[in-house]
Amino acid sequence: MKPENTDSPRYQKQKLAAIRAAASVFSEKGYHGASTGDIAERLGIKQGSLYYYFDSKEEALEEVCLYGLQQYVENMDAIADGNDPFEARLFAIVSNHLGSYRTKSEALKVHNDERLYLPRERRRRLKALGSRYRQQLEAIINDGVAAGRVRDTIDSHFMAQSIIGMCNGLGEIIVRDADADVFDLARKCTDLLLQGTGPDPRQGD
Amino acid sequence: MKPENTDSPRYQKQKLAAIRAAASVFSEKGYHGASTGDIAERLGIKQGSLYYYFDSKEEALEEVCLYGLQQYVENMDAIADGNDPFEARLFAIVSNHLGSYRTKSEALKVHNDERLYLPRERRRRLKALGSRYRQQLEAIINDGVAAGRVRDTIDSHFMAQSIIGMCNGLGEIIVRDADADVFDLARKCTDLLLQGTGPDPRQGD
DNA sequence: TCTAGGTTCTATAGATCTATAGAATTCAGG
DNA sequence: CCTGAATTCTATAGATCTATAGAACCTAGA
Repeated sequence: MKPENTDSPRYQKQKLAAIRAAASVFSEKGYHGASTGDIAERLGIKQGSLYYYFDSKEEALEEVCLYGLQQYVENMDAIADGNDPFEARLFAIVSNHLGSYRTKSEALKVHNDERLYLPRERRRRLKALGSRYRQQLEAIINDGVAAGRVRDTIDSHFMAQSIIGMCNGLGEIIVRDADADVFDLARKCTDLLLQGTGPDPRQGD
Repeated sequence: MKPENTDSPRYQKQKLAAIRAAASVFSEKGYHGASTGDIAERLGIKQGSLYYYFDSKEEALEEVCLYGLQQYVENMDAIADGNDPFEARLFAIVSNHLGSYRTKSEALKVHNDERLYLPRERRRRLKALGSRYRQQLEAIINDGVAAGRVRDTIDSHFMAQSIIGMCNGLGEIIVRDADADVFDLARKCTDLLLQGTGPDPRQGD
C-alpha cells in the first residue's frame, strides 16, 4: 500500500533512514550492482516494504543524490555571498568539499559516480544544483582575478574543474582513511592551489 | 566451444575487438548495468558467442582494466627512468594522463570507476600496476624536493593524490568535449601545479 | 573440391531482480 | 482495551541476465 500522509514524523524519520541505507548500499555496490533487497536488509525491513518509501529503485537513487548535494551547494551559496578575500573563500570551498566527504561521503560518492544512470528528466534537479555550484565557483575565481589575487592567465572554467577534480581525488583519502585530518588536507590543498609546488619566492621564510 | 589455439592471428584480432567492445559498453553503462548481450551486440556477434573469448563477464572486466592501464603505466616508467628536470617530468606525467583520456578513454574510465567490483584475486595485477604508478610519481616529487625545485613542505603522498585527482577531473572535459586541446590543458595544469594561482611574483612579466 | 578445425549460432537451465497486491501486524488516540 | 489507520510482511508475476551444450556454419589448406 502507498502512504497517504507522508508528513507524519514517523514516516519522515523512516524515509530519511531509507535514503541513508540506499546511499550506503549504492556507494558500496553501485546502483546496478545493488538490489532493493540489499537496501531493505540494511534498513531492517523486507524487500517489498521498501516500496512504501520509494516508487522505484530509480527514485531512490535520485533522492540519495539530492540528499548528498543539498547541504554542499547551500554552503557554497554562503561562501559566494560572503565578502571574504579570495584566499579565504578558496579555503572555505575546499573545506566544504572535503568536509562533505567525511559527513556525507556515501551520498556524495553516489552522486558523483551513479547520477549518470538516471534518465534525463530525473537528472534535471541535480543538474540545476550542480550548475549553480560550478557557476558560483567560476564567479569566485573571476572575482579573484579582478581583485588581482589571481593571475589573469588563469581560465576560470579550467580552474573550477581542476579544483573539483583535486578535491574528489583527496576525497578518496578521506573515505579510505578514517583518521585523515580533513582540516590539514584542506590547508595543504589550498596552499598548493595558491602557491603551487615551487620554492617560496620570499627567500628565507 | 572453448578455443584451442588462442595464438592464431584471427583469434587475437577478434579478442582485441571484444575487449574494446566491452570497454565501450562498460564505460557507458557501468559493469553491472551492462549485459553480456550488450557487449556481443556491439561486437556484432550473439550473446552466447562472447564466451568464446571470455570465461566470464568478470574476466572481461579484468581484461578491459588491464588494457587501459598498461600503456599508461609503461609511459610513467619511461618518464621516471629519464633524467629530465622536475618541471619537464611533471608536464610529461600530466600529458600522459590526459592523453590517455583521449586515446583510451573508455578502458581507463572503466578501470577508474569499475575495478572495485572485481574480487580480490582479480584485482591483484591491477593493484600492482597502480602501485607502481603511484610510487614512481611520489619518487619523482621527492626528487623534485631534493633538487630544490619543490618546496620541502610538500607531502608527496598528498601531492600525488592531488595530481591524479586533478587529471581525472580534467579528463571529464576531454571526454565530454571532443574538441578540447589536450596539449593546452596539460600546459595549464602543469602551470597551475607549479606556480599556483597567485600573481606572478616576478613583477612586470 | 573436400575436410578438419575454428568460429558463431540457437536454445535453454537456473538464478537473479523489480514491482505489485493483498494479508497481517503494529501503533496512536480515545 | 478498541479501533482505524499506518506500516510491514508474504507471495508472486514477469522480466531480466549469465553461462553452457551442442548444432550449424565458415575458412584455409591439401
